[in-house]
Amino acid sequence: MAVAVPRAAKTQRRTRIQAEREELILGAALEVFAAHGFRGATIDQIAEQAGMSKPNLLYYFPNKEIMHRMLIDRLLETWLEPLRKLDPEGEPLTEIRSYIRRKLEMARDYPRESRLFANEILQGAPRIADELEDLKKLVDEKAKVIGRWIERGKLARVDPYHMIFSIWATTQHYADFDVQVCTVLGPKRSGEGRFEDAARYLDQLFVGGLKPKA
Amino acid sequence: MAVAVPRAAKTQRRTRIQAEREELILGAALEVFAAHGFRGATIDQIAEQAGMSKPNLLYYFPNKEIMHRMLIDRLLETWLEPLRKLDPEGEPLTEIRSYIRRKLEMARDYPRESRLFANEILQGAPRIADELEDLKKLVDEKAKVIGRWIERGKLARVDPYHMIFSIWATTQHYADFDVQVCTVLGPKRSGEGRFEDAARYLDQLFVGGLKPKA
DNA sequence: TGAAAAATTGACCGGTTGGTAAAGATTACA
DNA sequence: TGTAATCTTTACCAACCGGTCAATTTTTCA
Repeated sequence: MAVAVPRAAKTQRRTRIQAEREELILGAALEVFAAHGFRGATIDQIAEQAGMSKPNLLYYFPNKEIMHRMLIDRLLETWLEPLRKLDPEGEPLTEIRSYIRRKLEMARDYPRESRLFANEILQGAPRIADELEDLKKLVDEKAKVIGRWIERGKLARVDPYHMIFSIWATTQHYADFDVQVCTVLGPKRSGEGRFEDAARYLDQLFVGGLKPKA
Repeated sequence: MAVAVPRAAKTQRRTRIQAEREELILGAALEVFAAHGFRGATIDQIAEQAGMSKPNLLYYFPNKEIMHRMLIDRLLETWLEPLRKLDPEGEPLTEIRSYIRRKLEMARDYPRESRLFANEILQGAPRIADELEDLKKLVDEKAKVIGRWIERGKLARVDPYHMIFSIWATTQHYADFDVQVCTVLGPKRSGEGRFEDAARYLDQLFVGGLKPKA
């Protein structure tokens, strides 16, 4: 009687409050999931972060899994954008450098998304096996592009897959291991400048490591 | 009456069963903590993994935190060994290459330890702030060594801290993101050979990126 | 062998967690 | 304005979780 399935109704009316609240909740959920992982996050925490009661939150999202899945889906969409943009027609070394720069910017601007993903993978990716398959397809495609660049002598003869792994690893490290990075750098170097230093270093490393042998 | 504080008794007698069981439990705890994180791991899971009842496990370790802390302490001891071994008197590029190789071997041979650590850092390192300070000291020391190598023209002019970060990131990636790596590489390339491919690639990347400009 | 010490277990407890039921408050709109 | 739909909250529940208790079984060793 009190049901009527408010969310996912046929018509997408009442988008005003509904959309606002859903955004608010997803933001809170991102915060909490990123900080504690799926299992470690509680609905109560998310509700408090969103400034509402637990049943109120559950009125918009029927359970924890759905919030999590929605965040992961949304995340992957934007997260893979830089890789999609890798232009087969561009100058190879330039393309790779801007891919690295974009990924590093994402680690700086969206660290919670990065940690959400890292948490999920770290624990065996139990909830995103399908998405990883899609990821594989994209990487396969881009690996071929990189392979052609190498054939044309535009890049050093490296394994494209491991090259991509190393870009992911080095850039996401600044989001996922932020606490460690800041502790090791010390208070003086822990400002936002650390991303510029990182960008400079990664540029040196990858340009030096990927430039074709003359 | 049934107490008598079996563990941590004054004399370290009865080391036979006690030591065996403690090792068994720590192994099980490592497995479960690495897979689910501290919060996500339950004592029941650890006890089942160890093949004993929960009260029996709690007879050896009074609570979850103590198991976790003991694992972290033990982990850091062996985990930082490769960095400690970085020899100021050695040939710089060779030292760095063997550091990378050793770290990659550890990612291959001790992935659970790597994931245990990653889980902890990812969630803000709430239980290991002190240990991170020790880590900072070690890195400061080694960064100086690397700085001297650069001054002597033995390495490219890179930031030593970010260089160390990039080595950590690229090697531990193969343990922490194993599921993703294996999915992307596909069934054919997911055998143990992936570590050899990674070693070859990382060697190319870092040698090319860190060799001093002639 | 026997008895003390150590090891193991089933039953239990208080607090937390994911989620529900139902009723009240608010909003949209004819 | 009135009423139906939407939104919010209080009270609640069953399962789970970390940990204790007290009793039983096994091991040690004089």
